[in-house]
Amino acid sequence: MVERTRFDEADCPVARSVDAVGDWWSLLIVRDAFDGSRRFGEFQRSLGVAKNILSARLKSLVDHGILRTKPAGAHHEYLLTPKGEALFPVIVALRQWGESFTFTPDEPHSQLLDRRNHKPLRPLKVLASDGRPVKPADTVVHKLT
Amino acid sequence: MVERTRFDEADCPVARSVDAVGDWWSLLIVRDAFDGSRRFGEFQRSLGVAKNILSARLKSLVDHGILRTKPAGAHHEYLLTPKGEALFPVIVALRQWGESFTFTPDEPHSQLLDRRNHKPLRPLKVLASDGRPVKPADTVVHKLT
DNA sequence: CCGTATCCATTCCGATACTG
DNA sequence: CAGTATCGGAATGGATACGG
Repeated sequence: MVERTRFDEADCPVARSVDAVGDWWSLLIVRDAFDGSRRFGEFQRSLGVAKNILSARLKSLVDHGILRTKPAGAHHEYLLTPKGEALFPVIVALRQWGESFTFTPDEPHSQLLDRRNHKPLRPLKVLASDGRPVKPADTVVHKLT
Repeated sequence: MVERTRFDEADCPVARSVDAVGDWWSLLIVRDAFDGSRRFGEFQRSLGVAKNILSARLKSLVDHGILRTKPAGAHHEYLLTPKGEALFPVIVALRQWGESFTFTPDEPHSQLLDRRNHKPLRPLKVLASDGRPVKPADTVVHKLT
């Protein structure tokens, strides 16, 4: 039998993250959750995804502890857990990269703004422990034996 | 005919990013590229991916302008473009999230270290334009009409 | 060593119909 | 409104064989 490669036991954290949220819809669902979506129908209308797919993805995100369900009226809501909230830098990083490299200068796009002053956020910076900016070449991966 | 949903024309930068790198292998290939992989075989051994899949993914990343090929000896190397290098915060964000939430405390994982002092990097922080830390609830998405 | 081509199984996804 | 059930087409992914 042919088994699809899984990364939920990889020793690389990037691989495990990809295993949890590295598919087409999961990250967009999480984005919508940050954006305020809570109900099944909200996600569905916002994403235009088939209901069976949405159902499966929500279940997977709940299984991974990224979303949780909370009873609310007749049905329930899907809320971000702390683990899900912690994906905020990932979403912001993807957003800023997309803004910079997947739009032509004149092409408009939605924006994530500071609620207080309605200004855009600072570009994410990777910093060393001493606070200095770090480029990819300044780093080294320490693999385990 | 049934067409798979594409996000390459979405007005949300997150969606476009997902369209470019939001599949299983692409992000891991980019991670390996940051980690120094250049040749086809290096990626292949590191990822354990089938060669036809790797071939297709590399082509896609080249098409998206994230990798470029450079002649080298008999064949060529795959190098990150500036657009690809700019994915660094995305990879770091995924790595830090994975470290925090997908490993048990006693479970070891590979680490990304500062080359100079061999210390881990700072956790990524989302900052407002004035430099203050920003939580998801402090933001608002400004959609276009 | 670097890929491409082929074959096949599995998974993903979209559309729709249906139930509570 | 919130899902579940089912179907079919498409894409993904793994193994392997083959050519440069």
